[in-house]
Amino acid sequence: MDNRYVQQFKKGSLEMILLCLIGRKETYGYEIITELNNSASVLGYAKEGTIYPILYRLQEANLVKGRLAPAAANGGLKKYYSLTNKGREVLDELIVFWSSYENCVNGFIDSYQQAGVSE
Amino acid sequence: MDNRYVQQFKKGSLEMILLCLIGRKETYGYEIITELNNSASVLGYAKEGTIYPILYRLQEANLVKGRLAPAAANGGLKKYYSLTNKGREVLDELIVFWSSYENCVNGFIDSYQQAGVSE
DNA sequence: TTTGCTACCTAGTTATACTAAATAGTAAAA
DNA sequence: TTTTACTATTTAGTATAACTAGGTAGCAAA
Repeated sequence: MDNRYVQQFKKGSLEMILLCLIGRKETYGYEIITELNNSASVLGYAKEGTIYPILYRLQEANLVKGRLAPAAANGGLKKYYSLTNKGREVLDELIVFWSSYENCVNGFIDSYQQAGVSE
Repeated sequence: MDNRYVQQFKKGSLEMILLCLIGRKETYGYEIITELNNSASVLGYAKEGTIYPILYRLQEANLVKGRLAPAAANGGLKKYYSLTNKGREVLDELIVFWSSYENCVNGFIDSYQQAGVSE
């Protein structure tokens, strides 16, 4: 699969995925990055330059709030994020929207495949 | 739902949707636009400035080929598009990718909702 | 003191959908 | 005859989001 498609499919959903990860448990940027990369998912690898700007946007939009905490073993400060009430509302809306979006896209796929069958 | 999210979710999938519509039956830009708008789907409205550049890209990538035909009743020339062999291959790959992408996103959603349940 | 790991940040680029027009032909209404 | 409306395509400029490719900094072990 051409990596260009992977990149474009991510748009919009990456933000929702980060909200899901933060909503599941308080977490910080580096952990999100390593988690996404370890899952070695269809999304490919997430780099710092992708994740940190999203976290910043989410904070600006008041969907997540951050708190600083010293690193456990070594390294600098961690910035732990958790969902705000607004963030939880928006995430729940996004999940509903995602579901209808899925159905919409699958509808177009089905109509293509149906046409192929009847040929 | 904030229209910003709708716009971003479209990225990547709109191209696949156009390939599906063209693969179903030979069609032209204006018909695609009216069809998308009549379906009044979750994708919102598609404008000319969105669809025609995609058709151009798909043709440049040799995924679709066009042929000119006079308009039926009135209006100017229509440009009918159909899938090339390469276009059909790529579309079939895209559909497989879309399926695994769906599963991936749903996995993150499930893990968020599971965490909420166990609270 | 060099390497490696944790952890965060940012400037500039690319790709895609967007707005907002312009162009042009035909038919019906004024 | 002029205007309006519909069909049909095209394009210039803008906004957004993920990308590349770095930089900063603390700590521990080699």
